[in-house]
Amino acid sequence: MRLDDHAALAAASQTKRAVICVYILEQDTSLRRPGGASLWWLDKSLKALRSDISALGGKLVCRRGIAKDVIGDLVKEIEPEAIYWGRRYNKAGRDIDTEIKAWLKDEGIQAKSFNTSLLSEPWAYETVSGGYYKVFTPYWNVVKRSYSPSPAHPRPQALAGKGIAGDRIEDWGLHPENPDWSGGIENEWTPGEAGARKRLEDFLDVGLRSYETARDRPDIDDGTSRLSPHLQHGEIGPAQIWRAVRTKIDHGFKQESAAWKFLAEVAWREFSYVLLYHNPDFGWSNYDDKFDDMPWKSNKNDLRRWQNGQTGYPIVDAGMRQLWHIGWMHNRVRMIVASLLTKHLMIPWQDGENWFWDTLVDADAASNAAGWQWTAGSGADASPYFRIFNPITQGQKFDASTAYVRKWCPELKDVPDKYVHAPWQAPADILKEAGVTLGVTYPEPIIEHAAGRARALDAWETLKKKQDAA
DNA sequence: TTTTGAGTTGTTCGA
DNA sequence: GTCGAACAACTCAAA
Repeated sequence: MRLDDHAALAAASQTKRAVICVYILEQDTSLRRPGGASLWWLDKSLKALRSDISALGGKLVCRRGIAKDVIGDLVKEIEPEAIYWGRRYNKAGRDIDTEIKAWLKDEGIQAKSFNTSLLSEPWAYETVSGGYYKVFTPYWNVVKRSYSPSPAHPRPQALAGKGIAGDRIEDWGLHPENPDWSGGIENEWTPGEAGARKRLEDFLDVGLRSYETARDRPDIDDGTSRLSPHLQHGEIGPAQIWRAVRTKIDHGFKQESAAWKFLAEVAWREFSYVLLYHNPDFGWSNYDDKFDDMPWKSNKNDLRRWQNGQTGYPIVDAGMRQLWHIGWMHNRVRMIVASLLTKHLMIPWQDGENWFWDTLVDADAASNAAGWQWTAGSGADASPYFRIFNPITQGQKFDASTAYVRKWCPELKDVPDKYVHAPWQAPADILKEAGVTLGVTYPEPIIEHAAGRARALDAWETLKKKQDAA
């Protein structure tokens, strides 16, 4: 979804032939259907790209269907010399692309795929003993030491395609209707390459210097880059981020460790792709199969309360409502809400992953699954199972100003700071004065923290005993 | 091949 | 209020 630093597009342009840009909305049932929030973003991103391509004299040709059929039609209509595209790394997508590449070659058409979305291919780094990295820190040490981006791929100067038929993006129904729930998302984001570039520039100017500590603070606006949806949709590539940050470091940026910390977070995204690439079922199966026997509870009512931001834990409810309203949740809060779902409520991480998939504008199969598996304890290099977030102290520590909870849980806005992360601990007269009636205007906690923690630890203990015996 | 040290993001308890 | 240790054992990475 960009024209700058796009390996496939730049390579096509360098052939000096007419270059036609095609976007295929795939309908193959082997592919996971993008969630509603992602489709909302895609709609805006496509329109921005369409306009950027028009400005270069070309046309974004949009087609819908089975990719091989669509490409087959285009081959007949256009008789291209070559077809270039950006690579993907999920199993279903790779299988489709492999088949198409083989078919095109049989037809005598050049077919080339390029890395357009990662710093390095997921197979690029091997441990000394062979095999992929399963622990982040040594992986990061290698990336930090050896990765160096190629020079930026030049933006094409002219594009073609004006005469080629294509669908109108408006006819694809990507934007929600009846109801249109996207108002809150619309106000928050600017999809498209220009929006991505501006977000990066603003972050480098303002947020980066305090990133090391502010990144954990959902109550601080722009403590994080908020680049995730732009990255996910390819409006900016990680190599562009890397170059921009490295340039700052090389020019003597004072908060160098903050800059490296930010690049390490970009590398986490890469690491997720390493895990996904080498484990095709990483998105739905426990990486650590010990967890297969966990006595998960599939309580629909608890799941619904969590989804709706009605758990009675203000930091959790604030996060879930932020997600619902703007299609995004702060990273720190993602961990807190995930911990409550998988540990206190013992609901399978896949249920949480599915909800995030549908509601996040940055929903990414690799990062989303890696995050959920990390929290649940089932992932590679995961949080140990006994590490159970305390939603009260996490709120007090990371939403220290209480601004985050007050923003997203307005029914608590008059509760004093001291109690706003645990309103049930407030004396009755204070609650009354704040206009809060627990169980009516705001829920009682869905489960008592200590009891939920003890139950989760006990389930883990029992599971281990059973497996040791077996 | 063997050994050694280490491992994103926490919590609780007791001194 | 502060601080260090325990919480589990295991897998991974590299010397």
